[in-house]
Amino acid sequence: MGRTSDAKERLMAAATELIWEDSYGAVTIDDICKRADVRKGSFYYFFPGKAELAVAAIEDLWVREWQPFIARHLSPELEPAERFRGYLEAIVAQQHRLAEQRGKVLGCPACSVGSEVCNSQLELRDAIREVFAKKRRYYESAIRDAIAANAMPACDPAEMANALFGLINGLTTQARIMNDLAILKHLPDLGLSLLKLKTPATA
Amino acid sequence: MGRTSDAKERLMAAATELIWEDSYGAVTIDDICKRADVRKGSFYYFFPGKAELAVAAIEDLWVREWQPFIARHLSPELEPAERFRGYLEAIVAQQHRLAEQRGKVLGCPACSVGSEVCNSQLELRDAIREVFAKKRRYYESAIRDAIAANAMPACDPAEMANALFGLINGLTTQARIMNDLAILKHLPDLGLSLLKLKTPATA
DNA sequence: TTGAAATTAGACTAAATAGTCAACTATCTA
DNA sequence: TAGATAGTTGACTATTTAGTCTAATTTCAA
Repeated sequence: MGRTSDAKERLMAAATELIWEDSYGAVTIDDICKRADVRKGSFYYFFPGKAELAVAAIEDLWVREWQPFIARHLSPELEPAERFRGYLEAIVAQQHRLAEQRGKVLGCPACSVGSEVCNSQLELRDAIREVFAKKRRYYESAIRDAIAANAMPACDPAEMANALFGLINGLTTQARIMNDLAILKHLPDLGLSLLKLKTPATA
Repeated sequence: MGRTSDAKERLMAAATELIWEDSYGAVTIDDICKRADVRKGSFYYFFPGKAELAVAAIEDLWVREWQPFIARHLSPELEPAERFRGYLEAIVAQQHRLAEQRGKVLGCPACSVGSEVCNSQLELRDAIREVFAKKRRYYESAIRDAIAANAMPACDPAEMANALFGLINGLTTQARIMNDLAILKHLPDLGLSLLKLKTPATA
C-alpha cells in the first residue's frame, strides 16, 4: 500500500540532533529539513509543525533510548549502593561519549528544552513533564528498594527521587553550560552521599 | 549635556522580564521595545542587537540583585549551618515571591538562558559563565569557612561548591518546568545534607 | 538664546521563516 | 497491469523580524 519512506524517522533524528546541540527556538523547520534531506512538503505531510515533531522526537527518545538506559543501568539485580553508583557512572560515561562524538558537552535535552519552552509550548512541555515523571518513578522505586534493604535511612522516596533528579540535572546542565566534563566527575559520589547510601564497605 | 533618558534601563528591565518568563529565543526585539515603550531607533541607538542587550541585562542583574542577595543571605556573621540554611531558605522564599508576582515559577534565568544559548550566543554564554564563576566562588569561600570551623568534613571546596550549585540549579529548574514550588521545599535540608553540615543540634 | 550633543520617531528595506498547494512519483494489491 | 494509496517536490504566498536611515526633538552649557 503506497510509497514507503523513512523520512519521518529522519526528521525526528535530525530534530533531536539539532535541538539537543543548540536549542528549540534556534532551530528552524528549514534547518531540520536540510539536515534530514527532506523537502518542506514532506515535512508538513508528516507533522503539523515544529512543536509536534519535537513531541514525537522526545517520546521516541524515551522509548528507544532513555527507558532502556535506565532499565539497563539502574539494575535491580545489583545491591542498592552498586545499583545507584552504576547508574550515575553510566550517565557520566554517556555524557563523555556524546561529547566525544559531537565535540561539546550536551547535557540533557529534556531539561534544556523543558526549561526553554515550559511557558510557551505547552504540549511540548507536557511531553517533557511526562518523561520526567517516568524517570522519577524509576528513581523512587529504586530508593524504596534501598530503604527496604536497609541500605539507606528512611525518607520520603518521592522527595528523595526528586532531589537526586535535581542533582543529576543540575550538574549535567552545568557541564553543558561550562562545556566541562570535569563538573560531572563526582556525580556518583555526590549522588550516593545525597541518598546517604551505605556502601558495602560502610555497611 | 544633550537629551536625557532612562530608555536604556527600561530596555534592560523589559528584556529581563520577558526572557526570564519565556526564553531568549522566543523574545523578539519588537517585543522588548513594546514592553519598554521604546521605539526601534532608540533600541539600536543603545544596543547593537538583542545579544548585547542580554549581556548588559545579566551583568546588571548580578550587580544590582544577585551579588547583594548573596552578601545579605550567605552571611559570614552566622555560624556555618545557619549560614547555608539561611541562604537556601532565602532562595526558596525568593522563588515564592516571584511566583506570586508573576503567576508562575520562574527559576533562575542565568541557568535557563545559559543552557539555551551556550552553543550559539557565545558572548552571552561567557557573561553567564562569569556570573556562575562568581557565585561558585562565594559558595567555595563559605564552604572553606565551614570546614575551618569544623562544621563539616574536609573536602575539595571547589568541587563541593559546584555540587551545591548544581543541586540548587537542578531543583530550581525542575520547579520551573513543573511549575511547582513544592519541589523546592526540602532544598535547605538537602543542601545541608549534601554538604554534611553539622547542625548546632548535631554538633 | 543658540548651537552642539544626546535621544527619539517611525517609515522603510531586506531577509528569514512558516506554511500551502497541485502536480508528480513510487509501491502495493486486486 | 490498473488504480488506489502513500509519499515527494519545489515553487509560491504571507508574515514576521532585524536592522537602517533621516528628520525631528529635547537638554545643557556657553
